[in-house]
Amino acid sequence: MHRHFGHRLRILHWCTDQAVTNALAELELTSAQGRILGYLAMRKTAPCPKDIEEEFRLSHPTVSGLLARLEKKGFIEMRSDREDRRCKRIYLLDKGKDCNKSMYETICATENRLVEGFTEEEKEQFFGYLNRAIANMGCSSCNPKHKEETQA
Amino acid sequence: MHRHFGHRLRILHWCTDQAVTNALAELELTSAQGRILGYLAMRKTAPCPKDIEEEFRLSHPTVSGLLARLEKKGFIEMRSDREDRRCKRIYLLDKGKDCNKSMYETICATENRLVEGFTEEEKEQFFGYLNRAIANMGCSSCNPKHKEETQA
DNA sequence: AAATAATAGGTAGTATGCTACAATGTTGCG
DNA sequence: CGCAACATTGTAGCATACTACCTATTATTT
Repeated sequence: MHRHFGHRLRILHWCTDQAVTNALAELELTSAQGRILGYLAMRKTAPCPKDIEEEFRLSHPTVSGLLARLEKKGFIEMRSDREDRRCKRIYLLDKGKDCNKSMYETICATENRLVEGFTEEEKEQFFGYLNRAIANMGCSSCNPKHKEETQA
Repeated sequence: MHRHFGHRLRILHWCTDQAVTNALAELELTSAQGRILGYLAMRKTAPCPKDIEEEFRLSHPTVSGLLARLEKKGFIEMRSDREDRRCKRIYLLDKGKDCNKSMYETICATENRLVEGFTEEEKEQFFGYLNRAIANMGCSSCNPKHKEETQA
């Protein structure tokens, strides 16, 4: 029997993304930009675009564009690494740091809303099903390859 | 505790979309175009772009673009309605009809792969969780407003 | 040391999504 | 009838995603 998991997934993904988009609008950030900023705040050392590509499984032109827009708006700054001039280091500026607290709250609020009314056991199951489905899709590039060094 | 449902959702959505995209590549169709074509095949009468907007919860410029590309590639044809010249009727051409059987199989195969190894009960639960989460996000525009007339 | 591989980014072009505004056709009301 | 409101579609401009191809730098191999 047909249950249209794909369709429901597309809808749910869209809903959660919209919720974050709306919540971050006042910070002049999109959801994708917010995720990057959150990652930068976690890092102990300034990452390069390549790290972001791997963390979020995005192509490098996509990351380029996101970083360019973040830099233009003054959230970050990019400078070439002196040791390896192929790499650009990404530095979070004060404006970017300031966003993180309210962003973090926004993300948590959205996560909580998503599974509102779920018991702990149901949350566990739901998360497990999502991971099993991801594994089923056998999309190697979707599974984290390595844990990055992070703060806290 | 943090379980990053949003992140897992984004990944799973991306994986399933990629699977469909890859499978439809040989038909010269993208996943979004394939969904439109599938919908057209279901319809008894030729719909207008507005119907597609509502079915897939897409903005009208997005639908415009999709239809323009489908028409350019000869899958569909659009003609103004004589009764109401604001509306354009969308007609599935032979090239479009031919795609539907293999497309349908592709979609089914992807759906089955997603929940491979799930028992019937687990599938039921997973689907239920997805729907509860969608309802939680309270995104009215995400919930179908009406059932369209369809064939079969 | 020089040629070759691999790695990191940049650029061009396309697809899919959005909002905002404009144009056009239909309907309904005074 | 004529004008205002509504409905449908078009256009412009943007963000995010991709692939494919190019450039620059580093690492490896001969």
